[in-house]
Amino acid sequence: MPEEKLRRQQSGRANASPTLEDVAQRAGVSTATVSRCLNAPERVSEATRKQVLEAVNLLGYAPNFGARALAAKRTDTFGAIIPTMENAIFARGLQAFQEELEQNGITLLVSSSSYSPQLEEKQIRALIARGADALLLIGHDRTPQSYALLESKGIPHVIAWSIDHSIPRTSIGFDNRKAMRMLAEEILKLGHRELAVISAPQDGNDRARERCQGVIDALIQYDLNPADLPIIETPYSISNGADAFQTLFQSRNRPTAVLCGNDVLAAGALSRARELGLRVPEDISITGFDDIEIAQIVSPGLTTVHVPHRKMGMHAARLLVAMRNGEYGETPAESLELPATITWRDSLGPVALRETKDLPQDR
Amino acid sequence: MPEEKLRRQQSGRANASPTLEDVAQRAGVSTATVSRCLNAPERVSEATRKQVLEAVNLLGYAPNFGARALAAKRTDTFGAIIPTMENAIFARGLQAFQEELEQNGITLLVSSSSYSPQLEEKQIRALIARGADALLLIGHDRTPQSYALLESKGIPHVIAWSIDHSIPRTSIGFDNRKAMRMLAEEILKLGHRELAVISAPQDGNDRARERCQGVIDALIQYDLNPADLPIIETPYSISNGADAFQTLFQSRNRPTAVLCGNDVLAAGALSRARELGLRVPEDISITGFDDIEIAQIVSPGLTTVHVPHRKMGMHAARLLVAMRNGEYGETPAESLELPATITWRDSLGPVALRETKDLPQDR
DNA sequence: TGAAATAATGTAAGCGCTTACATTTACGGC
DNA sequence: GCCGTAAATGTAAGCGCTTACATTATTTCA
Repeated sequence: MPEEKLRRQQSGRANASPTLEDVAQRAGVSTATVSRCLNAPERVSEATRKQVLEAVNLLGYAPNFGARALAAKRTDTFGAIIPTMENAIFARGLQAFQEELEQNGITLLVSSSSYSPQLEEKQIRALIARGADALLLIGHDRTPQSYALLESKGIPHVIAWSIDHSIPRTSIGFDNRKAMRMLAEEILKLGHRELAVISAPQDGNDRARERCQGVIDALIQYDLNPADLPIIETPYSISNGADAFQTLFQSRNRPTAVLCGNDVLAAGALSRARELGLRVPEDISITGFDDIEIAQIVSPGLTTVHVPHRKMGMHAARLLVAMRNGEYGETPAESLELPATITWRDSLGPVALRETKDLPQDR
Repeated sequence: MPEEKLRRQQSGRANASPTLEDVAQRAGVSTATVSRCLNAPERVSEATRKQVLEAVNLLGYAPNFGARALAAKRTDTFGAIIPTMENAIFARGLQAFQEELEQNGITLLVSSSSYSPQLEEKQIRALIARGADALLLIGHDRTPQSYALLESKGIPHVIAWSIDHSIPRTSIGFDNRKAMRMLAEEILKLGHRELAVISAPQDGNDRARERCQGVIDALIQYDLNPADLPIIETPYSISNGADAFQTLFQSRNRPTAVLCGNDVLAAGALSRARELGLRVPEDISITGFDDIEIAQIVSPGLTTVHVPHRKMGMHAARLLVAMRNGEYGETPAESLELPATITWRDSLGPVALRETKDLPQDR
């Protein structure tokens, strides 16, 4: 036994964590036996196991994760990098993801990138360094280095909240563009012709981009000019949604329907609309995207695109576990598209036959 | 050089991560130099440093965290265990916490305990095993084993979102009881005498318990019988808040004011009230707690207790960093109490002079 | 110019664990 | 009782990194 270690044990520093060796000594067995006892109990006799467990409890032993990972070359840890924890967009999906992982004895490490590809790259690096066996990522926009990193380390990963069949990369989610187009068509069907959108910054956010593209698709289908579509980009937050709404409302071409890139923005828009004395949907229609909890508590309830959060999370977890276990060999697993549907509430109505001057003016 | 390693390098498995040694070899220096280059650049000459960095980039080297932690005995990683990520209660505080840590080059690991002390104990163990240098915990209720663990490993930790001067343990937060009492007094001052509360389950949640106690305190001050106070316990969620509200509303002693244990519950109560055809606050008053974003977007806006989320997070981080750096020696750092205030919006009003039969009945 | 001081680098011993392989023990069957 | 087999346990070699200590190169100054 090394001297330093010996000294430590003699002086009995209570503070330092006991090691496998301490346990072994206490139980009167070798470290190998203790290790087996913890990782493959069936390979150890009843009697010894009892002894070892006793020693473990007595000493309050907890294995050192780093050492274990180092030796075993696998951590049973997955990582997830989401753009933000601030609002609930990803919370439910992540929860499902984590529950499914837990079933498989896997721990989840979460970090958030604040919608910045650079930051995300850093996080990927950090998670890999920490030994993440596999990664959950949101959307397709990231630095080439990020992909290179993933590739070169051979880290299984799936991309959620977005899907792109043209890319040979397993993703699991829904078609943002199609979903938003569907909603936009409903709006057009209700007679609206003056649309506007409040979106998250499109740069580095393929979901936002796709959603905008979706309304453009619908516009084109109705022979309207996409160039006329006002799009305000602003980070997801209630107050930003409110401000953007006001800008739109005060502009020359006041829209009759405002499509928001997500429910948080829409909630902001809605409350500002109310503050401005507007009735929704009689005076103006507002829609969201995501169908998170706040969509149903604002009033009027938000008509929005329902995203299969939990399903995405669960499937992503299963896929990732399978990939980690090598069930797909070298070929990437197939992507999985889940349907997004419209949840009808009350914030969207038919366009009003009205004189613009009936509306409250703000000058 | 060990054989296995040699073989690997010869066969050139591109997949495995390059190690310090690979970099060293490539740069033609020793591993020690590479290590220093990364951890204490000033101790290496300009020229070598350049060479090494080049090799690092070329190889896409990223240090193995576990190995580093094992050798250096510190991880620059803090952990935080919050009860839930599902709603936004802890999001803002956590964000501030994390921002402050980042300033100090510390990475944050987050996990959630679902309000279960048992689960929390597991998480503490996991975080410690992962080498967390320090921990942020919420509230005082946890298993004795959890505390024992923290104690025996000598892990610096602070408790946030709650404060208890009677316990020799550093906490940083506000006085839940006092805050709720303050709110309840305002309600009583407005003439309400029939109060009710919708709380989170009090077991294992000292914040919930303290808040309930706070309204009891106020009741006593007004010579009212606390035994008459209906308290419904239900997990934080909008729909639970709604259901609880309905139960209360349908009970014999219909309250004139409902105090909710947090804003999420209150938002649910509010929306159900509206569904039941009640006007808030004319027919019934509803209050929240936390002052998270949804408090201002529901209508009417929620009168609620404003909790200094960001301040708590930031101070907790600073304190923890100081503790980790040994600035407090053996004595625990002092607790810090921050003030909680009332944010007045529109969901609380004076008690109505009214006949009960004027209200919509639900039978 | 040379010795002492200083800066730069190298050597190698661990950190706490897992696991291939070696060794010991237990158990039947004849 | 002896031997073969299987089960239980032990031995020890790393995993990739940091760092105390040793060594070598460079600088400084009398």
